Amino acid sequence: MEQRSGCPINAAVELLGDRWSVLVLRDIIFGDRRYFRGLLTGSVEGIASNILADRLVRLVEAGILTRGTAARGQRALYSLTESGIQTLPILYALGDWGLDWRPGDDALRSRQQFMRDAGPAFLDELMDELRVRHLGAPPKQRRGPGAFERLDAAYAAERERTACESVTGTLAGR
Amino acid sequence: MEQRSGCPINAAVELLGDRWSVLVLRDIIFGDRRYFRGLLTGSVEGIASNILADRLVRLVEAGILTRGTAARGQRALYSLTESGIQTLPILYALGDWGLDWRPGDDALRSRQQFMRDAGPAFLDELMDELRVRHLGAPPKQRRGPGAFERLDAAYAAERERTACESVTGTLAGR
DNA sequence: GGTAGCGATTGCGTTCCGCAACCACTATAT
DNA sequence: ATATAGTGGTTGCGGAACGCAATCGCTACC
Repeated sequence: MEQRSGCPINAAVELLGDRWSVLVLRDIIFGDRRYFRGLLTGSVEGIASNILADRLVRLVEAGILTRGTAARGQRALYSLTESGIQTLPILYALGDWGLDWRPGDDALRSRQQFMRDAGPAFLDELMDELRVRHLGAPPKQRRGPGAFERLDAAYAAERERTACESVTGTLAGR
Repeated sequence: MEQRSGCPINAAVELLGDRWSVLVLRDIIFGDRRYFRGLLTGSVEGIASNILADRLVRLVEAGILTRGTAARGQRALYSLTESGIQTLPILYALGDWGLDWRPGDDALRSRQQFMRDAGPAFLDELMDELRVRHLGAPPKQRRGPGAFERLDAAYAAERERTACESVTGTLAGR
């Protein structure tokens, strides 16, 4: 990749400035999808397989991901590097903006809302857990459920709630 | 623009996920370039005029910018809306990541370094000044130079320093 | 030896990018 | 009046990237 300028913002845009790279990272980080198939079939936006393959190669080349050694026909585990883990604030900033200024699905928005309410320290907590998952760091001692556990619980609860509402709405609409 | 999903991150990516939109915002915000010509000729990365025109239209349509009423042949002033001002944390997050994980020019990196050192409250200060510049908000009373003034001074000082070094380096290299 | 799952790859049409030239208009100077 | 510089774009075109569907070569399982 030829660099267009030495600006740090441009440097990030050159790598992540397309319609899919960030979404792939999102699914790896928040969805814990670490295999090609999971990323492909679990994609809400419906990424094509060649695009996914291309982005994974580029992210590995950029040092954001590592690919577990796997021969053809075997599952290859993708892991975040430290630089990949530190893209989390970028994802957060994008989602935070989208939450305020773009329409969207309530259930999906609840995850972003939960992070916002939890405050900036929560991001560090998430990144610590990613280091455990992806880099084999020793888990930190804590009481209660982990950060991702709480985040997923909030998302599941909201999905439950909206599902109920959709039913009652259907009933009321009769 | 058709929405691929209701995810807030995706919503932001749909608008800003290309190779130029973020850089245009960067030049408007940090470079205070508010006219077509300034954005075109001042672009470090060398944006083409048709791409710039297209991105300005899209950003205006998305409600991130407003275009001052100007007939053909007259200067049209572009202003940030509140939603445009609030993209600043996204730019910051991108630059912060680029500063750590990508090579770059020292002078351009110094601006990002300054913001990082100044802490998160500095971002709010910058956004307040943008509201004065772009939305006509009343300037806040403060002592000393403004946030952008300090930021530009840091950038100028670093450019001066590296220019000196380049001269001494040239002399030493003879 | 058939089936399912794995990570891709190929072909092909569409869209986007990037470059250069050009346009219509205004303002200013001569 | 005419020339010149400056304004925000527009057009044409070749090449690159994107996006979709189908397919591939491989492994594991039974």
